[in-house]
Amino acid sequence: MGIREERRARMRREIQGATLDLVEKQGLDATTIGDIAARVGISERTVFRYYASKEHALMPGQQSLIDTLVGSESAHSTSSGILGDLLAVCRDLFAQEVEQSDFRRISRLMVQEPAMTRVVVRQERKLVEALSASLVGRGQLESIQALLVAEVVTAAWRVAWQSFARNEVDGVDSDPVELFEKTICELGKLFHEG
Amino acid sequence: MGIREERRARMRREIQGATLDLVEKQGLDATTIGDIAARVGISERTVFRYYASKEHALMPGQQSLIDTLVGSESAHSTSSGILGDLLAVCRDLFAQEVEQSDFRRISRLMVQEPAMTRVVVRQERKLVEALSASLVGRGQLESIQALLVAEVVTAAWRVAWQSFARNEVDGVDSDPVELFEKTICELGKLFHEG
DNA sequence: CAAATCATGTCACGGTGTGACACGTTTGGT
DNA sequence: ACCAAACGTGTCACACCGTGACATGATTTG
Repeated sequence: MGIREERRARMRREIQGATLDLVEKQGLDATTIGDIAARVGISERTVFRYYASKEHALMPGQQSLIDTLVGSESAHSTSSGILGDLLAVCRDLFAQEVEQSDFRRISRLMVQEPAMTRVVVRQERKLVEALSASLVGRGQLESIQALLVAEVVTAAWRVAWQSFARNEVDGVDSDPVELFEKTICELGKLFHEG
Repeated sequence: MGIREERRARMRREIQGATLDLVEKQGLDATTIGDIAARVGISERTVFRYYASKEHALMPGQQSLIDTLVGSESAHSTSSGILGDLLAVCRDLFAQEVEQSDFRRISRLMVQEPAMTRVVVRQERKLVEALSASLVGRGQLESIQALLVAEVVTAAWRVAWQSFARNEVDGVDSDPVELFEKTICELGKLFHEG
């Protein structure tokens, strides 16, 4: 097996690239499936065979994030609790994601295009679900606790990302690790000062 | 002005009721605009004149929640910090919402129909945006802090609601205030124990 | 080389959401 | 009471979304 899978992978990349280009230029809602298909040179039907919607085509790689985060529970340092561990993993993951070229492009879109939120939110819901289920499955936390941990971790991720994106649009070059740690720090202060 | 506004209000209620009935019976995705229009006895076009989508028709009353929460910042007790204040307001609001008949119906839908999440999430995004903007506007918090507060408050609301909804489906009759306070308590433990 | 599998295009279809226009009703001023 | 403006509704038309079914040609497998 070679030609088919290679072609398929190339096509996925091509569709994703075309979608990102077009959305940056025209906006999310103004970009139709027809536009994407025309740019790649395929039929609309085929676009749907690769991605369930333009939103999916825009953010194909977030599953790895979920997997890494869910899988990270095994390596618990037990020094700062489950929440602290997960946030630390998030911080590193965040720094890693920033290096990926599409991350910055999508970040800018996130701020400038309100319609983008629905794309991001769907991924985050999946993360919360997977993470909380995993936490419950390990038997260390009960339902409410697991949900809270997953929600707070996701909230931190989102806040850091949004702050990063805002800086990006403003032309400020921020250090992702620093930014994420500031987020964690402020999060802690919320509970220890109040 | 009387007849028109009354008719309009009645129509809104009618559409909302029909939507809720149908979604409970058939599920969200299986319920079309045509179904709703037929049940109310109006054209599809008119349904869209009252609600932008069936999702909107399903949850029309959440704006008041946002208003109350955003407006509550003025009455700050300063004993437990902004976050504590907001969570307390949420607790009372939650108990109040539960008494509304639609709240329980929607809660059950939320657990049984995964497609419902997108309805809820949109409202929550609006809440986060309004709340964080308001917090920043008051000048007490900077951007990241305000975002975090809004996200955490929303996360607590969602966790409490989801727990309540699960109990509801399981036939467990839970006290909303108690449940929300357990959520707040566990939230605090996450940071003071870890 | 032949059969099975796969990717793609084409066509058709139901559903969503919006704009434009016509017609009847309500409203407010005279 | 009458009339014009504003409003609500239905109808029609349209673009877009997403899916199922089928035909066709390329790839893989034996």
